[in-house]
Amino acid sequence: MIRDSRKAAAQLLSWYDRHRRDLPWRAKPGETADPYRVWLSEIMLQQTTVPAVAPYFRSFTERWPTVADLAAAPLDDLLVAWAGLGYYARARNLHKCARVVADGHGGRFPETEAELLALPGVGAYTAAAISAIAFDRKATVVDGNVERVIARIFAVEEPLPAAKTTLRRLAATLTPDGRPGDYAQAMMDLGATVCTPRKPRCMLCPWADLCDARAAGIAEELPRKVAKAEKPTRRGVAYWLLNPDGAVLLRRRAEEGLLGGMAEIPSTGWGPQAPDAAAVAAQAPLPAVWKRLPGLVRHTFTHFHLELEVVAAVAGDGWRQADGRWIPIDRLGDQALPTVMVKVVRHALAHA
DNA sequence: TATACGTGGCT
DNA sequence: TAGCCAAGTAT
Repeated sequence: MIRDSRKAAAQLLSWYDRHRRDLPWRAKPGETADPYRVWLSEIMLQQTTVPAVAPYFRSFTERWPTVADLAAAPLDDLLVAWAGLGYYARARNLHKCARVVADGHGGRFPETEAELLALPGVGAYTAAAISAIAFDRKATVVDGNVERVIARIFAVEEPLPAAKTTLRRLAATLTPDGRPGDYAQAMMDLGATVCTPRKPRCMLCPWADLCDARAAGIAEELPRKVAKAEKPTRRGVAYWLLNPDGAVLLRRRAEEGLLGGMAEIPSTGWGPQAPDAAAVAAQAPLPAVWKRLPGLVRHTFTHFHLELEVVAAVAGDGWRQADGRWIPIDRLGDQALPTVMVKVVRHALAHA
């Protein structure tokens, strides 16, 4: 039970001062935060773990040290650099947002949540995080970590996502006036390192004494969540096509939707049933003698499983007619290939 | 409110 | 192994 929210915030900040983590995007004590780096890291960290983000953050900031540099870059350069990190709409919105900030805000990020919220790719969480961390303005930052911490200390039994409104309201009651940036990061660090989804380290928690869920012995059960729908399986056939020079045919996916704007090995549509021989011939990028490679490429997206067969062929005289770009095999690493397509390439190289 | 949108690590 | 989960946003 929280009897004194100011005391609770002070306890958390004290814990943070003693356990502050050194992360690539985090200003050291006494340093001034760089809004560009805060923004970039927050976009990358959306639904993505710290270890996955770290190398991407380093390469982006080395190559594009300012938001103006990022705004001046071609979108395709960002997509290549983002390849493998996932949720590619983030990269497209990153580029849009950089241009809005560079062209519409004189190269400076706005400081208020309302203005930040208007930027592409910036939602409620990210707007609050940037305002608090980059500008030290009071804001209630609510991400998955904060939802979990709040659900536990107040023993909120209502399942997510319905509980979101309640959790946000409760979180706001604890937000202190002082040190907004440190407090926001402290809440998230507490969730990431102590108040973890499984096996929470309550013995190390600065809020153990006031945690209702711990008192009730249900900390690990919270927050409750409604069961997720089962993932369907979709199936298709990918075409590994070489030209007489040994280059591979790649295509650019549609700008919107799944893997929007990214490169791909051409394939049939992905449906519940694997396409039959007639469909494989009909959807092929060129008429050719297609040889089925052994095995399957399996990949799981957020909302479905994918199973791809791979067929291979060498294009004949009409190879220039194919829709797409011919890429030498040793240049595939420079393309904006999402992980599922990297798997297809590896599979083809291993079996063709 | 519900759904689309990636990936890799952990259990 | 199969499922869960991570600093969410857009529609």
